[in-house]
Amino acid sequence: MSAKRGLIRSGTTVDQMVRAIGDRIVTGVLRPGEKLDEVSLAARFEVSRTPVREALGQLSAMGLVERRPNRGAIVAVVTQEHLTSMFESMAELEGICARLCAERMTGSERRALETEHQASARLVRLGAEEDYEYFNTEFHSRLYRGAHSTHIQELTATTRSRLAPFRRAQFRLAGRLAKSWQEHDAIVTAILRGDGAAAGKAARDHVSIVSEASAVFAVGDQPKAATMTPVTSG
Amino acid sequence: MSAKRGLIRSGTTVDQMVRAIGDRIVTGVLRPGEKLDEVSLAARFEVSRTPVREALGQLSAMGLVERRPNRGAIVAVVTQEHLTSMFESMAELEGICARLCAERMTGSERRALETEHQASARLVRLGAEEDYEYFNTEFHSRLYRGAHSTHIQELTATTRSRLAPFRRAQFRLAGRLAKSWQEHDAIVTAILRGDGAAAGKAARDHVSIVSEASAVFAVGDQPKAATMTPVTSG
DNA sequence: CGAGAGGCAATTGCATGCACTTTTTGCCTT
DNA sequence: AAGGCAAAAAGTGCATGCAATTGCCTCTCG
Repeated sequence: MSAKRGLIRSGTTVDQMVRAIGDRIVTGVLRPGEKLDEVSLAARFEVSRTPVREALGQLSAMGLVERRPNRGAIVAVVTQEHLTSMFESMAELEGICARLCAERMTGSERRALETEHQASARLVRLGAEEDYEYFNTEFHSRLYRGAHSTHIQELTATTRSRLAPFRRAQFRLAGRLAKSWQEHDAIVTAILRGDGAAAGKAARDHVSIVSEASAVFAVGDQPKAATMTPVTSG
Repeated sequence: MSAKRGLIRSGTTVDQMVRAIGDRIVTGVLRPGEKLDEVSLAARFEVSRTPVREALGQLSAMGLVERRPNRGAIVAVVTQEHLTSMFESMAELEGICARLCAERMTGSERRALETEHQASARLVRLGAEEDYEYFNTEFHSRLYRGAHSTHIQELTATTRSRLAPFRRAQFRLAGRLAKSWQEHDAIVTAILRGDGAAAGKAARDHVSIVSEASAVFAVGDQPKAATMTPVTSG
């Protein structure tokens, strides 16, 4: 019976469900406001309702889903105000990370940051949005790690994942790719010369601009869409 | 059956369990590293294991408990490094809140802040630690609310609750009461004159000092038993 | 024709039971 | 006597079943 869920990854069934459902929320497969029916989810993942319920509870604790007692769970729908607040927090958190990076990054971390950053310049010239998005994520992850503060890293990561559904298509905006790189450049430069204040400000500004870019896609009233793709996973 | 759990408050059983267990962790009744046996907890609260399990899952998602697959749950035990990181984050978060307060607090919020702050001065003169602790909590809550940013409020509140078990007895330290008030005073003054930078710095410093004061009680290796406590309280 | 009450279907909430994993204890071997 | 192995005991993980709440539909009365 251990072969049964070779489909999904390791860990307990509940963990798998948390990841599976959480991924689908973060990646936008499940959209804000969409109803999360326990029996459907259980059937879809071929488990009983119990682990599904536990997973929904944990996701609720993480803020990704909203649970109304006796009335089921839905993908968390954030108000425009809360969304703004999350971007604001993100800007502050990234600012802190950047400042701490400037103060604390080791030599090899600094070198790796600059190397990767310079490498990504090529993708901008090519207009390779998909690939740049990967580098972008990696760039920000480096910033979080470079702060050498596990808890700030946690806060930043969770906030970032909660924002993920709303920042998706940002690079499709005209010129956003090049602008993003320039903003990264300002952050890297400040970090490399150890200027914490400047790095912090550059990072805050960077997120603020992303925030504005994403505001275009801000929602609150997504179509309920019965899309609900077939899981696959693996 | 609704009378059955009149002991605890309303909401679903799971919610009650989350609050009940969470409270016991935050208030130090359950100590870091302590084993959380599902059947014992279920018996203790007169519910079945199911809601207990769900509650433990949610508390795990909140970071208050740690779950080892197939090996039970324990109250989250933080390393010295992580503890430092949390205090650091707390300092930064409070700094942000204070800065935003200076920029955004409404007139009535400012007045209320100052009034309450001045009122608490009396408690310092009396050396009323218990009562001052209440005002202290209220003071910080005002700072979080005054930032007018729901998400920063969330981050701050959860971080604060995770730190609670480690900051308990701070006011018992000689002179800490008066020092705390003076630090609050610096924050209030800066906020009232709208100096965001100064307010942020004052708040950061305040938490940093609390951090040092709490470091006395910091542990990473609590004995499993009920020894080791300057913490008393409860 | 509209509004309210009652009942029915659907869904959530919790308890119980069984399977599997880990840990402990006791016996056997060296 | 000490170490290791095995079997049992304890405890977690998940499935299933029943009770209770919600939402909807219908039927009735104004």
